[in-house]
Formats: sequence, C-alpha cells, structure tokens
Amino acid sequence: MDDINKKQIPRPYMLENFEQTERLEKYLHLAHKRIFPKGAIVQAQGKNANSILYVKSGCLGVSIGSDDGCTKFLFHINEKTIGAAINSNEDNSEVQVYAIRKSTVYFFALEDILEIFDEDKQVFLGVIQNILDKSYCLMAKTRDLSYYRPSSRILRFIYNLCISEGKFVDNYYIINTKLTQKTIGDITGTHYVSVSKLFKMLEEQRILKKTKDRIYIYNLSKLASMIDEVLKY
DNA sequence: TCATTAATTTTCT
DNA sequence: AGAAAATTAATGA
Repeated sequence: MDDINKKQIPRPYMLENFEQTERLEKYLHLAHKRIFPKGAIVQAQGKNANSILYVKSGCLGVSIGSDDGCTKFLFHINEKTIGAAINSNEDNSEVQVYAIRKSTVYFFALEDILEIFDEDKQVFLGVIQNILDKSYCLMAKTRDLSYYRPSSRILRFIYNLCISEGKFVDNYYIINTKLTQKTIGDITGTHYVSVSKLFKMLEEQRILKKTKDRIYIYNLSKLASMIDEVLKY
C-alpha cells in the first residue's frame, strides 16, 4: 500500500541535458556574430530582447536577480545549444545572461528565425524541444531544492550522469566529462566547497574518482544507496 | 548539515 | 608564469 507509488532509483531525469541544434549552423550567415570574453554580459538584466541566440563555442550562464542585488544561478547554455530571449511585454526581465568563459554567439533576429522555421521544420522542433527541456529542468530543480538535501542532490546528479553517459568497462564506469566542481555545484544548487568535500569523501571510500575530463565510478550501487542517507563529510 | 569566506595549494594553459 | 580550479580550515546559521 505504502511505497508502491513512490518513485525509486533509478531516477532518470538528467538536469541540463538541453536539446542541441547544430542544424542552425547552416544558417549562421543570417545571424549577427559576437564574441564575449569571460565574465561579459550577454543580455543585461532589465533589457528587452528579441532574438534567439546560438552558442557556437564557449558557455553562457543564465541567472536571476533579487531585490538585494544578489543573483541566483539558473542554468547553463552550452555550445551548440540555443537561448531564447523574447520578451513580448515591456516589463523588464530579471534574467541576466553572461559569458562563463570566452564564447562566440550568433544572434538571430526574430524575422529571420521565423523564415528558417518555414523552410526547416527540424530546426523549429529543435528549438521547441530545447525550451521544453529548460522548463522541465527548472521544474526538476525546484523539486530537488525543496525535497532533497544538498549532498543527495550532488549524489543523484552523479548517479544520473553515470546512468545516462557512463560506459561500463573493466568492472567500473567511465564518464567522459569536463565538468568542474564549480559547475556541478551550480547545476545542483550547492556550494562548490561542498562538492569538493563530498568528492574527497567519495574518493576516500573508493566509490569514485574524478579527474579533469573523466569521472570513474567504482561502486555505483553504494553511490546510489548514499543518495538517501544523511552523510557526514 | 551546509554556506560562506579567506587563505593556500594544485592543476591547467 | 599566470589563471583557474580545488582544497582546507574556520565560523556561523
């Protein structure tokens, strides 16, 4: 009666796996190209915008401001994905987009993107899918923030990453990823120092090992079981 | 338990 | 060498 309807591991939803639209590269000549150095503002808070942007290389971050001037991270716009900034009303958007590292970005005016949609329905579907992915991501993230403690959010993220991208070889999993601890912290809504401490603890227990562009998972079942534990580290 | 800050060390380019 | 990322410790909510 009780636990039957509870969703158990595996929990398949992967935060921030946004649809890529490489197909848009065919139309880059219609767009306006700009290069942003690290830290530069791509779309300022409070500015009206009407375009779809495509990140050819680099990575952007989207954050939302609050009254006290602080800003909270929302999600990344990685390369080969799009971002939509279409404000139909005059209200100022509280959202800000900035370059996390040096990025080359192409801006499509609304008229042009509509033309492209006309002749290339795959692009259209890709854009819709991407926006849908983002709304789902935000739903999942708000759920995680309210239901789960930080350590379990980090563990669950790694677990899902392993399930979706890990390759099983020689008795352990290899995930090819260049994620930094800072990025994992942003995605999971935790502090990078917490990520660092947790990873150190997991390494000491021979559960996993992280290098610059790989994560090795030696004990996935142990990792999974720790998601619901209250950890000290 | 975890965020935050700051100081320090390690790793990357 | 300089920048970026990670670690460590201390403090406080």
